[in-house]
Amino acid sequence: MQKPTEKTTGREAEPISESHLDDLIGYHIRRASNIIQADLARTLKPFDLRMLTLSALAVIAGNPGLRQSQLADALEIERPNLVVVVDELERRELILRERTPTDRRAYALTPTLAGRTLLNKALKAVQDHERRLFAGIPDDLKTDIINVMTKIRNNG
Amino acid sequence: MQKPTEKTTGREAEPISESHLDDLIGYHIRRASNIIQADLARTLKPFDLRMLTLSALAVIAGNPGLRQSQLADALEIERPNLVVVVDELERRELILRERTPTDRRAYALTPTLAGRTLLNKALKAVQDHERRLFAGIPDDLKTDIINVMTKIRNNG
DNA sequence: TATTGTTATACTCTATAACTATA
DNA sequence: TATAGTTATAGAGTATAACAATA
Repeated sequence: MQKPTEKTTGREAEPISESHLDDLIGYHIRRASNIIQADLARTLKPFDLRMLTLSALAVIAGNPGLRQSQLADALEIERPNLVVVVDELERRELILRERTPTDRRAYALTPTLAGRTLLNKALKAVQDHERRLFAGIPDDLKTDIINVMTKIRNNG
Repeated sequence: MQKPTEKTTGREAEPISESHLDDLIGYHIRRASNIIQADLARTLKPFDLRMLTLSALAVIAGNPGLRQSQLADALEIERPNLVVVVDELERRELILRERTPTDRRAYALTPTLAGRTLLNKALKAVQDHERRLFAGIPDDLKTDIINVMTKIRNNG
């Protein structure tokens, strides 16, 4: 697949140029993000988790009792998209979803023991996935990148 | 919406913690990528382009005569997903799609004048979008980030 | 009136299997 | 047989409008 011998295709046998795109930093970020997403999906498959279910579970575990709207804000997703995620976590008994006494419109979300256990196992796998994917990148550059990504979110 | 006055919700009025997630660099990249994608979609809307149609058009313009399979490789997408993109570009007369004489299975893709013109206008808007989104980030850090993103693609 | 959560719906990007026509 | 392009289909993430229950 990586042999450079181009069969004649009616076109010059040069490498494909992406000159219009390859100084667009957003383009590079998006393509790397796709790779990360695909690798993360493979990583989470044994736990039957997706990125959204994992990150929802993680935020619930870090903030037991929070409401769905707070969770949606934290994950930066729209409330309707959270509903099915929370449905699934509840159905699998990874979280509890209880009406709050002070506001009977809202639900308080808390992780179950099974939820915490699964989360911890999955997070270990995710950390391995990150070590593999970001191997060879100095820690201070990683920190810079996290800061830049945060700044982008604020600029957007 | 950004007032920090938390109405009592049956839950302590602390900021939401993402402690399980916020040292995951991939998570930050993915969230920034979502912001970029949303902003780019807004940027391209006046041109009736999406990211995929723009990047396909850009690669075709930079490599006139290339085949669809080469384009799919360059964009790192699967061939089936490219078909509708090329269909649309052809229907809008932004590209030509001609059988190659040497291999009658393949198509040679070339931009039309209209395609080049639209591309140039859209790229200007995209560059503005990038300047806005990545404002305040030093150029050498941008270069580092592009290199890291490329490395991630190779690690994945 | 405004907010919480819900339903319905749609769009974009991505992925795989199976097909056709050429090679 | 292998490759180029296609069709069909599915999954995942994201977005908006409209609704019921509650505040």
